[in-house]
Amino acid sequence: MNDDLPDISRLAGLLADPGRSRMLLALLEGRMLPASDLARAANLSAQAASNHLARMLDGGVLRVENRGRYRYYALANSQMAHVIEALACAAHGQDVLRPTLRPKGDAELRLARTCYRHLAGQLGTQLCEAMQAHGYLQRDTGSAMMLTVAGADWLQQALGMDSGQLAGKACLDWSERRDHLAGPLGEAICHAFLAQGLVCRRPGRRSLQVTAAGLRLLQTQLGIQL
Amino acid sequence: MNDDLPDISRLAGLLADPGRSRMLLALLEGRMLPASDLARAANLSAQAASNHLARMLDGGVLRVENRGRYRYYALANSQMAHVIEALACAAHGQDVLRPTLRPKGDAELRLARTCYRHLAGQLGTQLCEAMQAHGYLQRDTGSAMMLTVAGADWLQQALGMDSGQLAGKACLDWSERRDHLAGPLGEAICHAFLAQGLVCRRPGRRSLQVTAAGLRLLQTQLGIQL
DNA sequence: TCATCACTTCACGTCACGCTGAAACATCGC
DNA sequence: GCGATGTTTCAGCGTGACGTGAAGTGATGA
Repeated sequence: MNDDLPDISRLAGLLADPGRSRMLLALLEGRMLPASDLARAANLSAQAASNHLARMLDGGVLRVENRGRYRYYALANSQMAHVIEALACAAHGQDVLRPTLRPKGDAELRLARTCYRHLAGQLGTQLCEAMQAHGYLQRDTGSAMMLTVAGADWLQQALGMDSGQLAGKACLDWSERRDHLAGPLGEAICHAFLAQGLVCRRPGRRSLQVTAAGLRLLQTQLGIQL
Repeated sequence: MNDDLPDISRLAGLLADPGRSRMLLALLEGRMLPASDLARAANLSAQAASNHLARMLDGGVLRVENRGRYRYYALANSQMAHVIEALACAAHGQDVLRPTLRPKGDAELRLARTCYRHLAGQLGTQLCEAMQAHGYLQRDTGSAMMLTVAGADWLQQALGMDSGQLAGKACLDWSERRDHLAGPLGEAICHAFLAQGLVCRRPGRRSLQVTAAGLRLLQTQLGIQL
């Protein structure tokens, strides 16, 4: 009938399985994972996982890269990451009304985490805003974020990065409800933060640990007090 | 097993039906609609619609208000609206890859629309940013937005609004990817825009028409060029 | 009080979906 | 080439969800 509506239900249906949602949450930080890892993360048999992955691939939720006998899966694009985050955010809000509560993991996650391979949480949003305030970054048309000459210098000096012609993109942060920096530039900065030991991964979690060196750099260079 | 993950799949499952998604999209602009209207909007029988509505109500997706023999349904909270918008956004992105394309309705929708009873689209985001730039509005902790004294004066003078103690909240705009103003204050401003004839509804659509008077006011008072 | 309207509940048939076991395919290390 | 490993495909089975028709609530209005 009235078919100019977006087909929400098809997409929602692709996510409406506990196993799938566990796999998707595992992929939310932006890494690519082989089918066997995803099956384990979701507590599924290899066949069942393969079936789910094939459907989500066909439905445009995932993309895949073949590497030898492994097949590495990832979220198809950042819009899918947004959907998952929005769902998690809404589902979580409901859980608060229910008996469940998880005080610690949540605070960690809000403070610093990776979202689709760039920095998110308070770390991500404050970094993005401080870089704009210092004139290192400026918003272009739409969601594009451009690095300024001063910004390129600063990245070189502070993080040892050769930022080249990397483009940035504003990405909505669901816990902070403001933009953080995504796109190739955001990914490069996230990579540099990890490489320089300013943050490190907590094994098995999406949250990041900001190291003492990281806190010091953020404080002295950008005036950020996490 | 590892059950500290948000239960995404349960929520997604509640949205994973074409009839339900049509009802939800009809509710996305924030109005409350009786079950019969929703049934008609979704091309469902009364029983089928009632069944769907009961499940979504139980699942925390919807809320309901009884008014005589009518039951008015609405989205339970703004997080649900975010989920629907994110899904629509992602599903739409896929449609672009597919043959479908809808050049006009989309531009309209991006320019100005209602999102959960407040102004969204370019109108919503630019208004929010201009009000901050003019010192009428300032971001408080988190997503809270406070009206300044100058802001209250301006609303009184320009829109004839008695803003009282209304609180604002930042709300993410999916088409613009930046914040617009929501909360009681956002709703009051939206109401005033409609009441003053600065925007008007397009029958049957979510998009809003900005009138000549609206364009003039935005230009002269806030320097916004839509 | 009674007919009507809006909505919900129940029982039932149908159908799609997910899991499993078995088997096939592809790639890697030896 | 051979076995081992990662992954997919297929047939079969059981479960769960949707839609329908019929009956039941509750409120409205004459």
